[in-house]
Amino acid sequence: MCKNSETKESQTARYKARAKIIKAMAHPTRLLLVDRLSRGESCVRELTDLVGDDISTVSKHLSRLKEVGIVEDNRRGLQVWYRLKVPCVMDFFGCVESVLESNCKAEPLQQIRIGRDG
Amino acid sequence: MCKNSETKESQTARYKARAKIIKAMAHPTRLLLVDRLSRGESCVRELTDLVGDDISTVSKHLSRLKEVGIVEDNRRGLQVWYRLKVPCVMDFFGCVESVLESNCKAEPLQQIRIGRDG
DNA sequence: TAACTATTTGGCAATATAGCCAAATAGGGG
DNA sequence: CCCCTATTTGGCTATATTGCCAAATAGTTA
Repeated sequence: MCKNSETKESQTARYKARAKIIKAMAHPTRLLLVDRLSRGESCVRELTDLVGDDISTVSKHLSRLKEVGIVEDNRRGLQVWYRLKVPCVMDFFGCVESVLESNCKAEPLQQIRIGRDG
Repeated sequence: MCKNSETKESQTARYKARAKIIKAMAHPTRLLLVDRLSRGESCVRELTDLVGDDISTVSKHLSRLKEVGIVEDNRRGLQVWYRLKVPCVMDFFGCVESVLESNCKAEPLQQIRIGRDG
């Protein structure tokens, strides 16, 4: 009703803030991490084994997810445990799958066209 | 039940494909475009006016959204009309808002801590 | 076909991201 | 305190993304 009091700048800032959160999800490794954490807490060593990258790389991915508020951490002794703070990010998966499905229906035709032209 | 027949490679490929779609959403301008298109078809000129960037920039954002199957285009005369192909991407907004809300509750305390330490 | 409008593409410089290694930090136990 | 394990941070290079301008393409109309 009265949301039009928004300036151009605040609109830009709002879309930037939103994009930052989505950007944090926009990486295969971070998606895998979020997927794993949706099934319960895990520590960095365990997540590193799952991902297969260097532990420093995994740690940086986790801190990026933490920075935007998707996960939170909690040190217990030597280990740092991560957990999903905002589980609704899992909803992304459902929609992403339906985009992929919708693409599967369409792409075979494109494949043929590309094949003939190239 | 029998989804464990997935290899490491196919798992990686699957997360990459998912990340590519999310990545297409992970930009303030593209979020704005998707938001606008969720309210109905629009042409490049109109979207360019909305965004305020160069038309070539907007066109590239649109083609990236199209490439991953989020929007589709349709030329009618001189103009190309874009529309949202998979409306469920709008669900991203709801979750993103709840991440932002959850951050608003937590960050004031962090601000104080940072203020004292720095 | 030439002129015109709408959009896309190529090319480029600036900036951001990824992932590794090495070094630093955090906590536990002799 | 020193040593050990777990994690984070700094620094680096390679790669990707962004957004502008200029040029190319698509379609309309005279």
